Amino acid sequence: MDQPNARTAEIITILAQTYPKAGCELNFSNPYQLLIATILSAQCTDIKVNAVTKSLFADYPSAQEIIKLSQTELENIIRPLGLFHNKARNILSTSQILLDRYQGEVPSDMASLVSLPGVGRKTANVILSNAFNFPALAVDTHVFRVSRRLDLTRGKTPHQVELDLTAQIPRDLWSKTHHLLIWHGRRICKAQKPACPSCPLLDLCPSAQ
DNA sequence: ATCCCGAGGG
DNA sequence: CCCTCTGGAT
Repeated sequence: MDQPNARTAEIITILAQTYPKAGCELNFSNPYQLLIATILSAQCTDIKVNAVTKSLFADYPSAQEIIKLSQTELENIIRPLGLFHNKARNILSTSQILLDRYQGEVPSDMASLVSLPGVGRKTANVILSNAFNFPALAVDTHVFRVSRRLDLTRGKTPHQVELDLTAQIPRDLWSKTHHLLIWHGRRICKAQKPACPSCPLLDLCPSAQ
Protein backbone atom coordinates (compact mmCIF):
# COMPACT_ATOMS: atom_id res chain seq x y z
CA MET A 1 0.00 0.00 0.00
CA ASP A 2 1.73 3.15 -1.18
CA GLN A 3 -0.89 5.56 0.12
CA PRO A 4 -3.22 4.54 2.92
CA ASN A 5 -6.70 5.81 2.23
CA ALA A 6 -9.28 5.75 5.01
CA ARG A 7 -12.21 6.29 2.69
CA THR A 8 -11.17 3.42 0.44
CA ALA A 9 -10.70 1.19 3.47
CA GLU A 10 -14.16 2.09 4.73
CA ILE A 11 -15.73 1.28 1.37
CA ILE A 12 -14.03 -2.11 1.29
CA THR A 13 -15.11 -2.84 4.84
CA ILE A 14 -18.74 -2.05 4.07
CA LEU A 15 -18.71 -4.12 0.90
CA ALA A 16 -17.12 -7.03 2.75
CA GLN A 17 -19.91 -6.89 5.34
CA THR A 18 -22.54 -6.63 2.59
CA TYR A 19 -21.16 -9.48 0.48
CA PRO A 20 -19.53 -11.94 2.90
CA LYS A 21 -19.57 -14.66 0.26
CA ALA A 22 -18.05 -12.61 -2.55
CA GLY A 23 -15.69 -14.72 -4.64
CA CYS A 24 -15.06 -16.21 -8.05
CA GLU A 25 -18.27 -17.32 -9.73
CA LEU A 26 -16.69 -19.17 -12.62
CA ASN A 27 -16.63 -22.95 -12.10
CA PHE A 28 -13.25 -24.64 -12.54
CA SER A 29 -11.15 -27.38 -11.00
CA ASN A 30 -7.65 -26.44 -12.17
CA PRO A 31 -5.76 -23.42 -13.58
CA TYR A 32 -6.28 -24.52 -17.17
CA GLN A 33 -10.03 -24.69 -16.76
CA LEU A 34 -10.10 -21.25 -15.16
CA LEU A 35 -8.04 -19.91 -18.06
CA ILE A 36 -10.50 -21.28 -20.61
CA ALA A 37 -13.52 -20.14 -18.61
CA THR A 38 -12.09 -16.64 -18.31
CA ILE A 39 -11.38 -16.40 -22.03
CA LEU A 40 -14.96 -17.48 -22.62
CA SER A 41 -16.32 -14.92 -20.16
CA ALA A 42 -15.67 -11.92 -22.42
CA GLN A 43 -18.89 -10.05 -23.13
CA CYS A 44 -21.17 -12.57 -21.50
CA THR A 45 -22.33 -13.58 -18.04
CA ASP A 46 -20.51 -16.17 -15.95
CA ILE A 47 -23.76 -18.11 -15.58
CA LYS A 48 -23.76 -18.81 -19.30
CA VAL A 49 -20.06 -19.66 -19.20
CA ASN A 50 -20.65 -22.21 -16.44
CA ALA A 51 -23.49 -23.77 -18.43
CA VAL A 52 -21.14 -24.37 -21.36
CA THR A 53 -18.02 -25.37 -19.46
CA LYS A 54 -19.84 -27.95 -17.37
CA SER A 55 -20.14 -30.33 -20.30
CA LEU A 56 -17.06 -29.01 -22.11
CA PHE A 57 -14.73 -29.80 -19.18
CA ALA A 58 -16.46 -33.12 -18.57
CA ASP A 59 -15.62 -34.26 -22.09
CA TYR A 60 -12.38 -32.27 -22.57
CA PRO A 61 -10.80 -31.64 -19.16
CA SER A 62 -7.32 -30.56 -20.27
CA ALA A 63 -5.33 -28.97 -23.07
CA GLN A 64 -4.45 -32.37 -24.49
CA GLU A 65 -8.14 -33.12 -24.90
CA ILE A 66 -9.28 -29.70 -26.09
CA ILE A 67 -6.90 -29.63 -29.04
CA LYS A 68 -8.56 -32.76 -30.39
CA LEU A 69 -11.51 -30.53 -31.25
CA SER A 70 -11.61 -28.83 -34.62
CA GLN A 71 -12.15 -25.10 -34.80
CA THR A 72 -15.70 -25.68 -36.05
CA GLU A 73 -16.50 -28.24 -33.38
CA LEU A 74 -15.37 -25.92 -30.60
CA GLU A 75 -17.23 -22.99 -32.16
CA ASN A 76 -20.44 -24.99 -32.10
CA ILE A 77 -19.98 -25.78 -28.41
CA ILE A 78 -19.30 -22.21 -27.33
CA ARG A 79 -21.51 -20.39 -29.85
CA PRO A 80 -24.13 -19.26 -27.27
CA LEU A 81 -21.42 -17.26 -25.48
CA GLY A 82 -20.78 -14.89 -28.36
CA LEU A 83 -17.49 -13.86 -29.99
CA PHE A 84 -17.25 -17.57 -30.66
CA HIS A 85 -14.95 -17.43 -33.66
CA ASN A 86 -12.18 -15.53 -31.89
CA LYS A 87 -12.65 -17.42 -28.63
CA ALA A 88 -12.43 -20.82 -30.31
CA ARG A 89 -9.32 -19.85 -32.26
CA ASN A 90 -7.64 -18.38 -29.19
CA ILE A 91 -8.49 -21.38 -27.00
CA LEU A 92 -7.05 -23.82 -29.52
CA SER A 93 -3.92 -21.70 -30.11
CA THR A 94 -3.32 -21.12 -26.43
CA SER A 95 -3.85 -24.79 -25.61
CA GLN A 96 -1.32 -25.83 -28.26
CA ILE A 97 1.22 -23.33 -26.91
CA LEU A 98 0.74 -24.62 -23.38
CA LEU A 99 1.49 -28.14 -24.60
CA ASP A 100 4.47 -27.07 -26.71
CA ARG A 101 6.18 -24.67 -24.29
CA TYR A 102 4.72 -25.16 -20.80
CA GLN A 103 4.32 -28.93 -20.43
CA GLY A 104 0.57 -28.45 -20.70
CA GLU A 105 0.50 -26.30 -17.57
CA VAL A 106 -0.63 -22.71 -17.19
CA PRO A 107 2.27 -20.32 -16.47
CA SER A 108 1.99 -18.28 -13.27
CA ASP A 109 3.61 -15.00 -14.30
CA MET A 110 2.08 -11.98 -15.99
CA ALA A 111 4.46 -11.81 -18.95
CA SER A 112 3.93 -15.44 -19.95
CA LEU A 113 0.18 -15.22 -19.50
CA VAL A 114 -0.37 -12.11 -21.61
CA SER A 115 1.79 -13.62 -24.37
CA LEU A 116 -0.90 -16.25 -24.87
CA PRO A 117 -3.42 -15.48 -27.64
CA GLY A 118 -6.73 -14.29 -26.19
CA VAL A 119 -5.17 -13.52 -22.80
CA GLY A 120 -4.94 -9.84 -21.86
CA ARG A 121 -4.10 -8.19 -18.59
CA LYS A 122 -7.55 -8.67 -17.09
CA THR A 123 -7.63 -12.40 -17.79
CA ALA A 124 -4.04 -12.78 -16.58
CA ASN A 125 -4.87 -11.08 -13.28
CA VAL A 126 -7.88 -13.36 -12.81
CA ILE A 127 -5.63 -16.41 -13.25
CA LEU A 128 -2.88 -15.08 -10.98
CA SER A 129 -5.28 -14.28 -8.16
CA ASN A 130 -7.87 -17.05 -8.41
CA ALA A 131 -5.75 -19.97 -9.62
CA PHE A 132 -2.40 -19.20 -7.98
CA ASN A 133 -3.38 -16.99 -5.04
CA PHE A 134 -1.00 -14.22 -6.05
CA PRO A 135 -1.92 -10.63 -5.20
CA ALA A 136 -3.62 -9.21 -8.28
CA LEU A 137 -6.56 -6.93 -8.98
CA ALA A 138 -8.24 -7.67 -12.28
CA VAL A 139 -10.14 -4.71 -13.70
CA ASP A 140 -13.15 -5.84 -15.67
CA THR A 141 -16.16 -3.81 -16.77
CA HIS A 142 -17.69 -3.86 -13.26
CA VAL A 143 -14.53 -2.90 -11.38
CA PHE A 144 -13.93 -0.14 -13.91
CA ARG A 145 -17.43 1.31 -13.65
CA VAL A 146 -17.94 0.96 -9.89
CA SER A 147 -14.53 2.27 -8.83
CA ARG A 148 -14.95 5.30 -11.07
CA ARG A 149 -18.44 6.05 -9.78
CA LEU A 150 -17.10 5.88 -6.22
CA ASP A 151 -14.25 8.17 -7.28
CA LEU A 152 -11.69 5.63 -6.12
CA THR A 153 -9.99 6.47 -9.40
CA ARG A 154 -10.43 8.69 -12.42
CA GLY A 155 -8.31 6.46 -14.64
CA LYS A 156 -9.46 6.33 -18.21
CA THR A 157 -8.15 2.85 -18.99
CA PRO A 158 -8.50 -0.45 -17.08
CA HIS A 159 -4.73 -0.55 -16.59
CA GLN A 160 -4.66 2.94 -15.06
CA VAL A 161 -7.58 2.01 -12.81
CA GLU A 162 -5.67 -1.07 -11.69
CA LEU A 163 -2.62 1.04 -10.84
CA ASP A 164 -4.73 3.55 -8.90
CA LEU A 165 -6.57 0.88 -6.91
CA THR A 166 -3.52 -1.22 -6.06
CA ALA A 167 -1.75 1.94 -4.88
CA GLN A 168 -4.36 2.60 -2.18
CA ILE A 169 -5.31 -0.94 -1.16
CA PRO A 170 -3.18 -3.40 0.83
CA ARG A 171 -1.86 -6.29 -1.22
CA ASP A 172 -3.69 -8.94 0.71
CA LEU A 173 -7.00 -7.28 -0.19
CA TRP A 174 -6.46 -6.92 -3.95
CA SER A 175 -8.19 -10.12 -4.93
CA LYS A 176 -10.95 -9.65 -2.38
CA THR A 177 -11.59 -6.11 -3.56
CA HIS A 178 -11.85 -7.33 -7.15
CA HIS A 179 -14.64 -9.70 -6.17
CA LEU A 180 -16.39 -7.21 -3.90
CA LEU A 181 -16.56 -4.57 -6.63
CA ILE A 182 -17.84 -7.12 -9.14
CA TRP A 183 -20.56 -8.39 -6.80
CA HIS A 184 -21.59 -4.85 -6.00
CA GLY A 185 -21.60 -3.93 -9.69
CA ARG A 186 -23.85 -6.84 -10.54
CA ARG A 187 -26.32 -6.45 -7.74
CA ILE A 188 -26.55 -2.74 -6.93
CA CYS A 189 -24.21 -0.53 -8.94
CA LYS A 190 -25.46 -1.80 -12.27
CA ALA A 191 -24.47 -0.15 -15.52
CA GLN A 192 -27.92 0.79 -16.68
CA LYS A 193 -30.08 1.39 -13.63
CA PRO A 194 -28.03 1.49 -10.43
CA ALA A 195 -30.07 0.80 -7.29
CA CYS A 196 -28.73 3.78 -5.37
CA PRO A 197 -31.57 3.90 -2.78
CA SER A 198 -30.61 0.46 -1.53
CA CYS A 199 -26.85 0.95 -1.78
CA PRO A 200 -24.81 0.53 1.42
CA LEU A 201 -22.33 3.08 0.04
CA LEU A 202 -24.94 5.75 -0.61
CA ASP A 203 -23.43 8.26 1.80
CA LEU A 204 -19.92 7.68 0.47
CA CYS A 205 -20.71 7.89 -3.23
CA PRO A 206 -20.34 11.13 -5.16
CA SER A 207 -22.32 9.62 -8.06
CA ALA A 208 -25.37 8.67 -5.99
CA GLN A 209 -28.71 9.83 -7.29
C1' DA B 1 -31.10 0.10 -27.34
C1' DT B 2 -27.67 -1.37 -24.01
C1' DC B 3 -24.81 -4.39 -21.54
C1' DC B 4 -22.29 -8.78 -20.18
C1' DC B 5 -15.76 -10.80 -15.30
C1' DG B 6 -12.16 -8.35 -23.27
C1' DA B 7 -8.71 -8.74 -26.64
C1' DG B 8 -6.57 -7.73 -30.92
C1' DG B 9 -5.93 -5.09 -34.87
C1' DG B 10 -5.70 -0.71 -37.57
C1' DC C 1 -7.42 6.59 -30.29
C1' DC C 2 -10.88 3.84 -32.92
C1' DC C 3 -13.19 -0.42 -34.60
C1' DT C 4 -14.68 -5.37 -34.77
C1' DC C 5 -16.13 -9.63 -32.98
C1' DT C 6 -21.26 -11.97 -31.06
C1' DG C 7 -25.36 -14.35 -28.77
C1' DG C 8 -28.45 -13.66 -25.16
C1' DA C 9 -30.71 -11.08 -21.38
C1' DT C 10 -33.13 -6.95 -19.91
